[in-house]
Amino acid sequence: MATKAPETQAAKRPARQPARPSARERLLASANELFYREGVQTVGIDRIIEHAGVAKASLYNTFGNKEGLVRAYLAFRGNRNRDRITRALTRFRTPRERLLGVFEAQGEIITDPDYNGCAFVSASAEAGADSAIADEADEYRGWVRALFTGLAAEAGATDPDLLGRQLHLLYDGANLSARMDRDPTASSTARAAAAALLDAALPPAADGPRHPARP
Amino acid sequence: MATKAPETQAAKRPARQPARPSARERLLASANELFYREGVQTVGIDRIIEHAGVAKASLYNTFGNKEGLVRAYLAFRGNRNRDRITRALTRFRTPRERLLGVFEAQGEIITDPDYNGCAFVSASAEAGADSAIADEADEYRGWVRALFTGLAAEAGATDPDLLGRQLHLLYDGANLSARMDRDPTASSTARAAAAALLDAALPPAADGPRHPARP
DNA sequence: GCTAGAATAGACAGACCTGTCTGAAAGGGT
DNA sequence: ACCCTTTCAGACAGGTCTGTCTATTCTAGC
Repeated sequence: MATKAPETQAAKRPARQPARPSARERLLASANELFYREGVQTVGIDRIIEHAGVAKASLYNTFGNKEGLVRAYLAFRGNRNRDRITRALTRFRTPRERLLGVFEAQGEIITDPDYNGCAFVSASAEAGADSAIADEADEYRGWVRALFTGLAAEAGATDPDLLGRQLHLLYDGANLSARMDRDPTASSTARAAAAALLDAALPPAADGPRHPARP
Repeated sequence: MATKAPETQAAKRPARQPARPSARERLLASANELFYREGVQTVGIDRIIEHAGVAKASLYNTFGNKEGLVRAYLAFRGNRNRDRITRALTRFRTPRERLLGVFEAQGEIITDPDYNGCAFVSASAEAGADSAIADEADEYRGWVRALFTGLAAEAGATDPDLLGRQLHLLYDGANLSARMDRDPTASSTARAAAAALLDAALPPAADGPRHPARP
């Protein structure tokens, strides 16, 4: 994962003068841009190294082969998404708000002008049964699933695992619709559905109906 | 689209002796098998014609180029899915049953041992911004959307368009989860969520709660 | 029986891709 | 000042892909 280099030059160049990023960083940035926009299968090594301004040997020394670069690219994107969602959720207080807040974080992601669908779904579709890619996807999807299940439990769902799975379906569907239908409002649709599902999944509170804000 | 040949040999061979299918049919069958299992980008022309037992020139005479074959493959799959869903829905009577029946039809599709995700999603991810593929996908997705919206209206939803979009999210999400998570129960999860969304989308029926069978 | 249109097998061109290798330049640490 | 690791530039091999083309064989209708 983390290479050892950056500290040395970061110590030498505290913050002054951009200090050209390492070959690894430039490769990852290029991979993130080109692989995501055009697909991991379509984009060849030559275009990556040309865009990164890096020699081919550096790529193979750093990542071993193309699959290694694809894997690093997916890991990078997964971490980035996790950070974006986690950070967005700090804005919300109640479990219910936090649960629905995932879809607002998603809204911020899919309205990005160069959003192009879930990188894991695309890479998995392109690479077929490549196990390395499937592993990365499984890990990321496991995190999303656990996030939803945990939030469902905190929000008081009677069956947090079921609600978590349902919310995950909405989340995936919204990502997919944003790309396939070019519909950046998909996350709003999903959020509304999530709210209805959550209400339906709460234990029947005596006679006070759904939830206080909704008489 | 439709070639002119098949009638002549179908007239000559009424029903007796299998009468080897035309080159077009064999190509389409091979494309459907190989493209779907391994991806439209991964599978080359040579493997298609070898598997179909057809000469390369026949392929190019019939479909023009590879994109034409991919397009025909997607149209074939779209029609097949439409038929499967439409036929499955004839089993149900009430609008509510028919609406939820879509997810049962989906259950039959995704539990097929060689189910490998939605062909349109995979092809779109592989081919990038290929407009021909996007057109086929748009047409199919429009049909699914209209199906859900119509069923939502028949079932009495206050906002059929919103409910239709929500159901489509669940449907897409279940297809995706079936492939990415190798979870054939995804359609059941989606069905349960759809039932809850439908209940929540019905007009508040005086005081009679959820759905007493729709009076 | 004959002929015209289809289908077949396969070579071929031109392009692209991954991964390896050589050989030189650069730049910080001691 | 020296060294040593990293990086650069690019040629190269071996393979695969699409699409074209030639030349032969099959088949159906007159």
